[in-house]
Amino acid sequence: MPVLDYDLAATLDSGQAFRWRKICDHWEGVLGAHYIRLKQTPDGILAASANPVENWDWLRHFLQVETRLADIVATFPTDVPMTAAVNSCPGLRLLRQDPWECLASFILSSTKQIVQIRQIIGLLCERFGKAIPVPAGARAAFCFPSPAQIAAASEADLRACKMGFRAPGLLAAARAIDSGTFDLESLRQLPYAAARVRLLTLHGVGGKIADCVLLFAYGFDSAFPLDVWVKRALRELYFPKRRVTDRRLEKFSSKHFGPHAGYAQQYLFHYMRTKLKPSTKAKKQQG
DNA sequence: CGCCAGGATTGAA
DNA sequence: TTCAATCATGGC
Repeated sequence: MPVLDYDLAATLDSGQAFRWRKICDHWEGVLGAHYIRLKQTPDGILAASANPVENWDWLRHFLQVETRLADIVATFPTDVPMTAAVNSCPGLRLLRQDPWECLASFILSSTKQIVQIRQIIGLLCERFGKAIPVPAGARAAFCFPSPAQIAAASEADLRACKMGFRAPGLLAAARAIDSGTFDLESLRQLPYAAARVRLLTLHGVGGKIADCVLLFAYGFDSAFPLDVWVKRALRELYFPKRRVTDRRLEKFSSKHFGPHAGYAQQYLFHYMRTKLKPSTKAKKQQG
């Protein structure tokens, strides 16, 4: 896939998706029922699957290689923090994930750090997902379990994957989707606000998780997931030494960053986590 | 507003 | 070695 302005490593490791692993010079993961290897080359991204693939459109779609990144970045405000965030990682992109995998993953993400989210999802796939072919020498790989596969599990089986109090929420969502009570596909036709209202009816899905799913799976670029890192980034970069409520940050982010605010959020999130990691000393001073 | 829900990690004792 | 604080989101 020819593409120049694409930072594969940053994109796969930026907290949007949790099933990609770096192995030497490439990345391995599972997409649908395919074991996939991806490698960044000077002129694009090289992909290989463990089984024959005739048409790679689904991978292009997942990676969003055809998205015109420069056009999106051009809509961002040209203030100092935003410029610094973009310059710190110019090829960072948003993926376009499967809605069910994305929803389930972010239900499991609540109050968890990325390493732990990966661990929970790894156990979930291993225990409930279908095994798929892998190349010689690679570790076993599994599909992300379907709503039906999760719906058939007990809460105790799910808790055994170390997801704790998130188990009932995941189970209820899987059952609602499997039974047809909740239709993830129908959200595509809805405007952002209406789709968000639907997602918020699910147990364990609040505004932050709903926005992650709307942004990462449906491509609603106006969704702006406000997690602690982004809140911290906004407070430090845009409201230094001023006391600002969450409500105010919501208002600000929905107005300030333009039609692709969600994309801007991804840059700020990455910038905050990689370049502006607060030291333990700074944290103590805050308290 | 304030508490609670697991579990991995970090840092202190 | 143990132990406590930290992380971070939604429901009540």
